[in-house]
Amino acid sequence: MEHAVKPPPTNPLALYLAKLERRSPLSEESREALLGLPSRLRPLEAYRDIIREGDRPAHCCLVVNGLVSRYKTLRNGSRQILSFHFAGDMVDLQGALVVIADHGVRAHIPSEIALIEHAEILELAARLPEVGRALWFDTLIDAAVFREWMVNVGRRTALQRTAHLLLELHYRMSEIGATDGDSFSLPVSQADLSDALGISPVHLNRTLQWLRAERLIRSISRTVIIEDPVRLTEIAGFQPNYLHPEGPRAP
Amino acid sequence: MEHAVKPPPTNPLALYLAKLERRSPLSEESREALLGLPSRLRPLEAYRDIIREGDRPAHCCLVVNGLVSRYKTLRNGSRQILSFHFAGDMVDLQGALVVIADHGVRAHIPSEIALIEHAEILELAARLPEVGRALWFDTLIDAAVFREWMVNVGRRTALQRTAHLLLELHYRMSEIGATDGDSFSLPVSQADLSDALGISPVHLNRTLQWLRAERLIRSISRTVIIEDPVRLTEIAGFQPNYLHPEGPRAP
DNA sequence: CGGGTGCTTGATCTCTATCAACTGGTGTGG
DNA sequence: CCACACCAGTTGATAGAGATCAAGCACCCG
Repeated sequence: MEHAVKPPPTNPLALYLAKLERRSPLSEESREALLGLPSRLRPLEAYRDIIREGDRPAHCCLVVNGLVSRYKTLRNGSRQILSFHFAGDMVDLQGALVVIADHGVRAHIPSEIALIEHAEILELAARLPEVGRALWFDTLIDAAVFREWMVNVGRRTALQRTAHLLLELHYRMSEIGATDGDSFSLPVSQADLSDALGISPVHLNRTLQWLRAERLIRSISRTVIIEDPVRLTEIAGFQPNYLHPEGPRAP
Repeated sequence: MEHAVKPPPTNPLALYLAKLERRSPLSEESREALLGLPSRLRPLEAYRDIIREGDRPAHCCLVVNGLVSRYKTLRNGSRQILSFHFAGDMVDLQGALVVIADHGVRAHIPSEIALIEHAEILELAARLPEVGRALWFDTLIDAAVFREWMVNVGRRTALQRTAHLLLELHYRMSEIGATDGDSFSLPVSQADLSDALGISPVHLNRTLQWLRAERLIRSISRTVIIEDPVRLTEIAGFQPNYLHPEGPRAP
């Protein structure tokens, strides 16, 4: 018999603080200020937009659990997913300064996010330059990932980009301890994945089958297992330097 | 007979200040501090890298005149241009915090850039939160353009993306007064343009010819004239909202 | 004048999109 | 427990966009 164990009511901001401090340590004052940010927990059902293009959101959303993505839609209905975010990621931090959203944000599975008011974040960034730097750096890594994705869709074959995305997600998830060795959960439909890769769902399907046939990956339900990391990395040309694990410049 | 008129030796930082203030005004103190940043003018010959992937640059480069781009190269030699920059653009502002460059920077024509030390910029951002905000916002617009380019290469046809790029460049150049009505100078080879668009040079060539045949654009030497802005905009689905002309959130 | 560079054109081929049908799993309601 | 609907994934056939290869042309500059 199983007990319904509720997770301890930790401060969601602790997740984000941990992410920032994985890159570079913060002073006690900054730490406390970040943890003191008022936040409001909110459940988010799958495929329900939390932000739509054109909105003027008043909050940043910190992913507490689940899987969230940002995307743009064209008039003909086709969609490009711009990024994936999971626990500890601050989605739409840019909204603190950029008033009108130029893309949408939604979850792929039932998720939980913590809402933090832009004004609070801005005030904090202005008061504690150290925090301002950390947030700025966070958005710079965001941009670095965009650049790599641009190379992905612009210059890599379907096979290479699929392999590259899987490796990036595995790498980023391993940073937050969301992987189990070479396997990780990726609860995203092939249709959505193809929107992130800039290919058709059908072609992604064939590409995945090829990867499986070559014993480079396996997947049961929506768990991906990287069977041959070396060869997959070779195919993808994956180098995690763009994620800048070295952290920001020391003050 | 023509006089060789040398431009007055203005402070390069004034170019950047103007760009920032086009978005939102700064206090007198911030203005003076920005103009007081020590900078070193440097000529840059075409196709000579100012930053290469893996470098640890000590300076940001402010474009004074010319045309500069950022790019990534894959092992197979193919290249993706990530952005174009012209007078007043601060290239690699992100380098202030991101230590190791994850992409290269070079000029397409002989250009002039002003070098500003990262440390100086960081110190200023920490001392004057208003400046910190303005710089942060600048990098956020950078990221917004990356996202739009991702949509371009991921989800638009060769025709649409070519039209979109031309319209974006025209729009951005008009902001700095570098356009002459519907025409502007674009001293970029078709090979380089195709690297920005994620298509082959040959296919870009045909696409341009189609645009010319349909009387949507004209081009003499390396000046582009947008003949039919309305229809071109329609084809591209161009909406400049992602450039955020509305500026940052008011303090 | 020669040679480089960049643009243009044609032919061919390959990758990827599109369309359509079928399978298998899951959930729901009778 | 079955019938049904629904959705994600799979498969095949076909079309089209764009890549690649190769050659010719125009212009510039020393």
